[in-house]
Amino acid sequence: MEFKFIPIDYDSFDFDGKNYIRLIGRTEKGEKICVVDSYEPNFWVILKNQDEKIAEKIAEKISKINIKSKGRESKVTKTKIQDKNFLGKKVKSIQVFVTNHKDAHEIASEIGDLKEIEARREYDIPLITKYIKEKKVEPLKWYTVKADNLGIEDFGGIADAISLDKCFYAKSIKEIEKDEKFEPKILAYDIETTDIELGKGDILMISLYGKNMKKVLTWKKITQTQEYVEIFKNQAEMIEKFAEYVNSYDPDILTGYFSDGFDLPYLKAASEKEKMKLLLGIDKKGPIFSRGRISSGKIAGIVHIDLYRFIDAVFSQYLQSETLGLGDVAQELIGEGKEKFDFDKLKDMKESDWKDFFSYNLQDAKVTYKLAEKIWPDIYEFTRIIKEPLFDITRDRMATHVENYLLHNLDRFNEIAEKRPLHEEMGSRRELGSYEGAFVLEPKPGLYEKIVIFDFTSFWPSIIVSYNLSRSTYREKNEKNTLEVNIEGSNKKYYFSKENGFFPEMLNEIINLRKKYKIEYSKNKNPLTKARSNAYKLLANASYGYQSFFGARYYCREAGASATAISRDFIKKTIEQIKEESHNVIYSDTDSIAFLQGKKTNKEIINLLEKINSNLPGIMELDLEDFYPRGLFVSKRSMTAGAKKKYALLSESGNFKIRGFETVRRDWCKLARNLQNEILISVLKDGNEKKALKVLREVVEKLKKREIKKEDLIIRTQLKRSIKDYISTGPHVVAAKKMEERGLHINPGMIIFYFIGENSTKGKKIGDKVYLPDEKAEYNIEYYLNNQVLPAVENIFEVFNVNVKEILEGHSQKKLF
DNA sequence: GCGGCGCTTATACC
DNA sequence: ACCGGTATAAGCGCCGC
Repeated sequence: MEFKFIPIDYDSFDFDGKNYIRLIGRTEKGEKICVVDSYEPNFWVILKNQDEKIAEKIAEKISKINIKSKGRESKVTKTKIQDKNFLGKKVKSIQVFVTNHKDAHEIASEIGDLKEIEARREYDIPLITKYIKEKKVEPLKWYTVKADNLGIEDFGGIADAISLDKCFYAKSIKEIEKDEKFEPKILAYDIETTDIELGKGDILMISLYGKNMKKVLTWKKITQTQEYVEIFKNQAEMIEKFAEYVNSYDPDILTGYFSDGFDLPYLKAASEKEKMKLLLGIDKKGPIFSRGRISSGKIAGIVHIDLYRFIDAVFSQYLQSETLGLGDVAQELIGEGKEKFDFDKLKDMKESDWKDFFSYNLQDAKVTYKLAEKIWPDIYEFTRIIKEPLFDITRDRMATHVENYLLHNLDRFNEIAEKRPLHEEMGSRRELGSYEGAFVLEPKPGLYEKIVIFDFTSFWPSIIVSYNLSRSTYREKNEKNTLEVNIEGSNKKYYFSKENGFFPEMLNEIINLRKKYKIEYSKNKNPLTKARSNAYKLLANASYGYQSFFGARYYCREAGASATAISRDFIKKTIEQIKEESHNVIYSDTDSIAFLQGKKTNKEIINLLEKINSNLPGIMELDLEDFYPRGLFVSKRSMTAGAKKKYALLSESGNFKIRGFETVRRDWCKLARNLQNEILISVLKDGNEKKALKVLREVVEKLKKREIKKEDLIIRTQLKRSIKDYISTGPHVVAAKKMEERGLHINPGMIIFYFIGENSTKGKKIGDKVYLPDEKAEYNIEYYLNNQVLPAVENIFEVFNVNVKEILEGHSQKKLF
């Protein structure tokens, strides 16, 4: 039988001690099917020298290995001597095939550290990754599959154990040249409970949202309610029906928001409490939770996606939202938020309150669904580019994405994969501490006119590519054909081979693909072309950090330290070149330089740019970021030195670019943020402080008359750890403690809301004046004036030689008397 | 009791 | 613990006087 097939989900099973891969996906007709594929697990033994005879001898020895473990007999099935590359060297290697991947590590250990052996590798790559890497059956790509039907007894009855109508055993799987698109069937869900703590309370309702699916399931007996509400006898029946609805809807993706951490484990815990089985998935076995820092809930045949995980790990870089909660993120991406519901009502619910609650619950599932649709192009592109299963793509962090991209592209370089560092190795890498990073030029405070900003395109990736910086090109000492990188001021020197390494080469490809797809996007603007271009951009940007990350297979601290040393050299030299053209360079941070245009024309500026570019090596490239008619730089608090990473610019198109100021910091109250924003805009527009000063005066007056809304005085600070772990009890920790005393559930990551009120009895600590938003207390005028409003605007006015404190005191004293 | 200062903590920039 | 370093700044908490 032959059909078109797109793999969506991957898992594996053993039969007769051997590994098989189970692919779940759709046919061109839209049927969800299962395809079982064989795989020959293997790993590599890398030899110290090229002698074929020795290789044969070792291979012979290895092929006799036979071990028994966990009731399984595992042996070497065959060996293959091959010429491969490993970390920049040509090596004679033996590919060792074994019966079961799970025993690869043990067999590798059994081979041991023979004197002829350099290294043993790839036994630590997960089975599914190895399978995709070697058989090239990649997720979300269309294939022509030739296969036999699986009978109910084949492979110990795996076809029988799942609810899919069609199961096959693959004879061949061939990629289809013309890749057709794929639109997944998505179902979103959300639950509401009586208690936030896992399993402590009951699930009151479950909402489901998808195409032709709009339901709220509950067991609350409400006489008259919305048509989408279905009422069940009890919690158990509600949960049972939920699983039934999900299974029969047959989605490719079941998605929730923070559902790995809440909805799915809660459903499982509630089922256990009800002594029932949660029959989710094609095997009706319910979710399986992986161990790890954050556990992930996997459902057979349905890809469970916690959108929060993907947004947190990958997508948040595009977002402006102050929190990554569903409300903020949905508002930003789809222009629709959560409904309001007062959870205090839960103690005493009227019928109409229940109706509101149902509606709230459904809305959450609805925005989750819309969010999933919105982000799908990015998930899809990431999956196809990185080539890992959808389930993992939506949970892995950037370092893992970079690493998986490398792993899946190594074959093109005939390269054997490096091993993953062990726990101790990671520990010693971390002990090395940090190395010197980028250069930041201190600005002179002032209001400047006609500013030009140049910046290097893809600075870190282009340095790594241009100088061939990587683990496999790193050399201990100065050999011939090596590049020497001096770490200035430390008399350290690092050496890198000039012969192209696979890492820089792959990175170069990524940069070129990014360029290509950026152009394609500009020609054909749609979410998919945009997502593709963005995915390559993110990959390129994360690759510098990857090499310095202690958990990386291709960790190379020397490459990281060299990249930053080269970056400092570049930016300083470029600053000098710009100065030579008699420009006043006012600021620089890492890869960008701001300078005054002076009397030069735009054309002359472009000429300067071209001149600098003509001398840049490799793929290094300086770009014109923009022209800015005005820009403001301020001093550090209570110091004359200029503040780095803090400035406000007015672009020619009339947009304001504000960086680092309290305006953009979420841990300042809105009063201070909005006022500062207004003052910055006013100063940049007018070129003087006159109007801004008036604005300040008005706000101060209002503040003193207690006319400011409490909402504008609320301070939001994230709780980064659990309360007991704090050495220093800051205001937000005091607020968190107060919340805990009220019986609220506090967990790390939460944003704590509080304000500072009057309190004459206690000490002078700010923490003694902390109140929760709903507490009745007068706001502390002195605090908001001296610790919020004035600090936010002082150094802006200082640029104009205006001391706001003196002015305001004079002003208020007149009023007082 | 008070000022100084180092440390802890959160957040931003690139 | 799940990409890096550079930087600002508030507020606590300890020390010495």
